[in-house]
Amino acid sequence: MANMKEVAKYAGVSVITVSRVINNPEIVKKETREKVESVIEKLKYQGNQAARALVSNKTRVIHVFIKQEIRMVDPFGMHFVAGISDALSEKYYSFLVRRDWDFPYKCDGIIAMGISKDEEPLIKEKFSVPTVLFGHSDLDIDSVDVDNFSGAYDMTKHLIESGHKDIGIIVINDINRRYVFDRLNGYKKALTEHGIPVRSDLIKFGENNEQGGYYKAIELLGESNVSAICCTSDALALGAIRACRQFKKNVPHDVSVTGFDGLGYEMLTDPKITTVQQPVYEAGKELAELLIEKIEKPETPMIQKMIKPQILFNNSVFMKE
Amino acid sequence: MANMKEVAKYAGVSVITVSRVINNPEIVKKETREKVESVIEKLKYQGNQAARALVSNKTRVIHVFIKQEIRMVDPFGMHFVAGISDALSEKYYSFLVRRDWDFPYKCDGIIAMGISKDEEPLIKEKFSVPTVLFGHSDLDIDSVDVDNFSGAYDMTKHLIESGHKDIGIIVINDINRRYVFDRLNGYKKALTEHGIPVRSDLIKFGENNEQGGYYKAIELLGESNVSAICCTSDALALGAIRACRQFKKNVPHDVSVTGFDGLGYEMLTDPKITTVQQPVYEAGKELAELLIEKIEKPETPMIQKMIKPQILFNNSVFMKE
DNA sequence: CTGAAAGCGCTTACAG
DNA sequence: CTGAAAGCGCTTACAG
Repeated sequence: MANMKEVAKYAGVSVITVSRVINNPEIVKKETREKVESVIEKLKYQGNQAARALVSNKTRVIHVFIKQEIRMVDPFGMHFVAGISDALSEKYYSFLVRRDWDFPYKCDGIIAMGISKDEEPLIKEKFSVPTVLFGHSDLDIDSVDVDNFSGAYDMTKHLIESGHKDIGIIVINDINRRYVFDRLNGYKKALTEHGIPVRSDLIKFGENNEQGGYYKAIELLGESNVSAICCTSDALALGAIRACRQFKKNVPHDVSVTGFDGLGYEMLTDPKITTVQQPVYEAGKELAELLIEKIEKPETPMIQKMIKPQILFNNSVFMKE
Repeated sequence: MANMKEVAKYAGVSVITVSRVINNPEIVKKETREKVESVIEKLKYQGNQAARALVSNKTRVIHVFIKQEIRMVDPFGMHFVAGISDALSEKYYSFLVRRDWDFPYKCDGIIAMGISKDEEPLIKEKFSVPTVLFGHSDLDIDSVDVDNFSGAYDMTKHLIESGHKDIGIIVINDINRRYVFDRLNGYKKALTEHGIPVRSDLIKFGENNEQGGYYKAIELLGESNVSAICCTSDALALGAIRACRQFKKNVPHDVSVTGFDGLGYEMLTDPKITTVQQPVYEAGKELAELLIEKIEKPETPMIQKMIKPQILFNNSVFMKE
């Protein structure tokens, strides 16, 4: 594999000139430049990334920081990583996934996901390279998020427009996550906008799994006359549907159930769940692109972006009117 | 960020000794080693990978070569990458996905997937670093594969033991892929072993998608009296089920249909498809571990491993007896 | 517009 | 068991 020195010798110039032709071609005289370029072509010269990294203090490696709680093999994690991988590979950046705040290797930038509200300060403290966040925060940090508020708002509105008024909600029981309240607030706003009072007895907080959805739906069905249950995850919705079945309520005819995520669980039940589809792949991809931008042009102004999710229409919502 | 020189100064040794503590701790005197280790700890020294890469000609970057035909966002690609990511990240190797045979950056090793039979020679020709293959080949190259033969054999045997004798098969129409014939041969062996003649009129080759499964199932249902159709992918099985419906055949009561893959498509239909579940995540993970082994201990003998897939029992097979 | 020199932070023989 | 010296392949001021 030819190196810069050989190219220089062959072209009758110094290595510095070769370096310039590669990095700042415009400051090299045209003839010199063309001569060097033809030699690069001929010798199939490929820059040595390691040498470049050493001298320029760039590694071309990105760390993807994903909190332990998030399983890599779940659809959520996989879609996220797939989006990142596609964007980074395009630009020849490599990456690895780290699970701890401390890490023995350097990188050019970090993509962080699954950070809870109380951990946000750690980002500034622990990460000394450009960092972008999946989610949103009060920090002045670049981020891309799924617009959870608008997703829950749209879904609740869809229920209302389908003729439902008594709409319960099962909220994920993790008060340290912003998206939890974003979704709850979207629900509240849709109700309020349509003149439906927000009733605290229709708001239940449950563990984010099938069991949690089951228990909280049991409560809703036992204590109230809900005609629709808005679940803030598909896992919760699966449990809610089981609860309806136990109450001899047909889904969707007697009770409508909606989900949130749209990454596969919505298909596991009959009827399939009408849900809010999170664009996780897209979020990962945009985060990676944003990070590269920050690394290569540090003066880029801060960007905090929201991606609007779409409703995935299936068969768990009954149109009353 | 502290460098080796500072660590050396602080510990009262030379940089060489620090280097040894990191790379060959066993050849350094215990007290010296412990002293250096404590300084590394105290100064939060992180090795500079770029410098290491330059001098040792190691990049700590792996290229995952995935042929263009395979979409990264399909479950197959995502599970594969997830397995690789988990294994590599564990050892602090980063990776990127490449889609072309030519590539401008160096790496320590390559994980290749989706290589067709006629492209196998290109591996030796184009890849000059340790390479492991998802699949199997006639080359002396390390590989991990799903045991497609045994998967198809097990499934066919399951059909036979459920009382089926007239079993058709829809084979993926790509004669350049080894797994295609592995699956067909598994089917044949199961039949032969149970004294059932292999009938060429029950073997159809179709495009690997829903349409392909539909057309070929139409042929089977029209020309023969099959009571079971063994599809060599879940996409094919989806189409086969549609064909049965058109023929007013109930699945599974009139015709059993089986799939292959088990990565999500099997849930898209009612009844859900009994299928062979490919351990793609595991294959990716084992390949990455194998590759690291090859890189770090080049004298490791060649390994060509098969992972046995399991049948995912759903509701598309009828037990006749 | 071009080049000589220094240096990025490591590792690798080679001595001792 | 430890260290001095050379060098990996580049880029970055600094001269000219």
